[in-house]
Amino acid sequence: MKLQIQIKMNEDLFIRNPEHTELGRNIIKHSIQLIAHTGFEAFTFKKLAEDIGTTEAGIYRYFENKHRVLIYIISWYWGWLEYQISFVTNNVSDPVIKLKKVIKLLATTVEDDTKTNYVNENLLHQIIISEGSKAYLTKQVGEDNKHQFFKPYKDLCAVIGNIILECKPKYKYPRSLATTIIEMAHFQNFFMHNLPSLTDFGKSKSESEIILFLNDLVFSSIKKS
Amino acid sequence: MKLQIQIKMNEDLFIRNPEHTELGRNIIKHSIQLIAHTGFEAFTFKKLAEDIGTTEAGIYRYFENKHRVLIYIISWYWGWLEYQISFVTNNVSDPVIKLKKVIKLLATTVEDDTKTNYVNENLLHQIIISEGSKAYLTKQVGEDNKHQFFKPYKDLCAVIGNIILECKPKYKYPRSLATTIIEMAHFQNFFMHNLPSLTDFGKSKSESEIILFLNDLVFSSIKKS
DNA sequence: TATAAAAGATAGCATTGCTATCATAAATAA
DNA sequence: TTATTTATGATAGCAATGCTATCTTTTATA
Repeated sequence: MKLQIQIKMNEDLFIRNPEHTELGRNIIKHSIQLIAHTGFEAFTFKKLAEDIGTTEAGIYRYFENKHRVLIYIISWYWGWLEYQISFVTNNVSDPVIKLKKVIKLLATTVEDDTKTNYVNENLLHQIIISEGSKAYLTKQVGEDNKHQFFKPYKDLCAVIGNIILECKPKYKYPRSLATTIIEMAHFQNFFMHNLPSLTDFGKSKSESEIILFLNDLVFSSIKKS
Repeated sequence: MKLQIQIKMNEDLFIRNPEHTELGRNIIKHSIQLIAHTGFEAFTFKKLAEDIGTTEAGIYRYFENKHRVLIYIISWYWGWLEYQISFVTNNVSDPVIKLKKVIKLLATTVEDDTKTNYVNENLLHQIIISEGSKAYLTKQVGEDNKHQFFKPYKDLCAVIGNIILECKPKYKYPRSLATTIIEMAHFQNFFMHNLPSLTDFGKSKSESEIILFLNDLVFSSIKKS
């Protein structure tokens, strides 16, 4: 049996649903490849069209602009990650173990999930690390937020925040700690590979060290005391 | 007596030193205003030239491109902040008090420092919050790093890391904790104002709560145990 | 006063970001 | 089957951006 995941996407993100057509799925697939390869700044619809073998105008029929594409694929990732979390924490009763699994999931390079056809999760993870915060660090963040574009990120934050509260019901900053875990899982990875002297893992360049750091950080804050 | 601060800037950042001429100082001053106002994406040399009352070509005589301008003003800020830290921690022997002062400095909106003529630190602080990470989240990060463009940030990270080690000599992650403090001081501020449900300070929107969160986070990790 | 350095004034050109139009192919309904 | 939506392909075009070049005028300094 071949399982397929469907992530429900916000309809305001696109003009035409890219999941419904071959060209649409190609736009997603090649956007991920191109953004991962060239970075978001150098990513243009022209180049994307050439990669796919279609025209610029073709892309514009699906997405208003490249920023929407970025939000689309990043939202997809957060949705997929929330699914992964619910999967690996299923039947786990101890919230501390749950939270450790979440941290590991966030800080570990993912492999391409064969359950998702046209999405390469490994490239997507790299995009989250290098381009993730550019989704909201803009002047239009307020407008985009009205469209609910950041709901997947907020949902993820709420899920992690709730696990934190399970660990320590009286903890005062579950959401801020959740965003700290998420952002630092990615920033420490970026620093480790690109500006290693900003971290303590510069030599080993090993993700397991980031996990140890985050575990230490988080469980110092929320241990019973 | 009127005191003036001079921050030593990396010579590779500019073509002609903007501090040496009226036009140069205007470029810095108006870049800060324009980036704070329109965001880095919409910031162009054309608009900047119009603001100043000069021409695009005039700006290009000072800076190769807008990304160098961003790195310039951000580097300036880190340099200035390191000076502020050395100032407020001077004669303080207790490292815990030192670190608390640093956290407060990082998380508090600064007022315009009259000791610096053409730089508005308050606007600069907003830029750090919204645009700061765009300085390094690029494909050229490696190239830029070779030019030592991130030295001011690294120096700041080292200073804070050393204070952390003074607090707890055996702590394993002083640099990663330092970058966590720096980045989270700014990200929590951005979230609080723009995506409040990602934080626990959405209602009060008060910087003092961010300080409390960071203090809790940091001193749980490095308290004697 | 000579002359070098900085700034102003234009021009130009490739790329980007976006919209519009018309023709054709593919899917679906009458 | 034919009719007709619907999706795609093929071009064109235009304003804005990013950057370089050249020539003149002003300002600073030797």
